[in-house]
Amino acid sequence: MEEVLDDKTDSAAKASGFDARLNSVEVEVIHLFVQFAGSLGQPRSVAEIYGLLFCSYRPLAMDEFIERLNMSKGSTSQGLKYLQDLGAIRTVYVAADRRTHYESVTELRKVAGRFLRQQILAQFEDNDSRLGRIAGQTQYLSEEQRKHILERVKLLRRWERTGKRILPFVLKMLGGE
Amino acid sequence: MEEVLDDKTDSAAKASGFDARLNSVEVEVIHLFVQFAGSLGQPRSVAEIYGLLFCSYRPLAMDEFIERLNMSKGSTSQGLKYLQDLGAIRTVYVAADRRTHYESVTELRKVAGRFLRQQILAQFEDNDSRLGRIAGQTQYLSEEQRKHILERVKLLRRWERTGKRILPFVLKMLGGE
DNA sequence: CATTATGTTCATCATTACTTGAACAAATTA
DNA sequence: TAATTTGTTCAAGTAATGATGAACATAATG
Repeated sequence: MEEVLDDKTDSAAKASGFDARLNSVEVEVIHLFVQFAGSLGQPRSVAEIYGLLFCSYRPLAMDEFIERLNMSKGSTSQGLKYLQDLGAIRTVYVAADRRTHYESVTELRKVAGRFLRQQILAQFEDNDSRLGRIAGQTQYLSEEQRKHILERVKLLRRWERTGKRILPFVLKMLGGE
Repeated sequence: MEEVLDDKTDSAAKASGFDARLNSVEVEVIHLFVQFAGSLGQPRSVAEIYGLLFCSYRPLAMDEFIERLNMSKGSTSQGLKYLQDLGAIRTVYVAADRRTHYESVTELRKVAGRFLRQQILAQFEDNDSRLGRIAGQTQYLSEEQRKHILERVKLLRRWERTGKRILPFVLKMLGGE
């Protein structure tokens, strides 16, 4: 259960947002995930958790995230749950330790695929009913507006269909990983 | 330059977030865009602007967004700029009116394509240099960690390559619109 | 040139979203 | 059963982000 000691000293730690419980490589990798997550609108803490786990050569338990990322219990618990629901991490059994241990899921298809489905496809579902409702309300519009809006609704439906057609292709291309 | 009067009364307006300068169809469509934008981490005001323009059967000038969306001059100006940079709206000439008029770009490929490039590809560029740096720093790690991290770096590179390979496919499938 | 119309910038404010930590629950150990 | 370990939940605080509007710039008009 002993950990190889990281090389860096404690100094200049907080300055960079992490303390020295992370070595410089981990800091870099985590930063990479944090940045990427940001561009997808995902919270920093979640990216930090995934990043650290991604670097780790062995499964980690909640305490370790709390300590090494200097993160609250609450955020850590929620972040782990979120990532597990997303399918980006999974639990593993570790003998003689009753804490739940996690490892990162590294099959791109699993992670990215689920993410796409959740983010994009979920929207489409919602749109369907909404578009029906919209088309139904055009009766109150001037003829000019009405024709235009019905065109637009058709267009949105077309976009949606295109999106749905693309998704399986993307999944297949993510697949061989 | 006269506008067909919208049907709804002024009441119960602010409650729904918009006032009655928008008819119920516009409200629905805008809401659809706002929601979708949200899931992509784009600001509400930008989605409102695009949504309104998407509904409009004629080009709109900045004043009209300000009035009808009840939005500040600043947000409107910035939102229009943002959307134009993204390629989601374009300016059009309107005779005898020196205000800049906008119309929405509705070719899915143009809008989604640029967005993907900006959001995703931009990240990849950044990662390249970062991954090089990371690999260089593994010398300070234990052998065990080092081997693992180098594996991970390889994996990230593979993900990146996969992403880059997928993008043109997606663009092509968005294309026929 | 003064005035008006159009549009941009940016410091400040407001809102949203994230994070925290205390309280709680459940399971385990002594 | 009491004490400890492990983990969750959620109200409240904080930080990040978005929105505002006044001041400014630029160009057109009379």
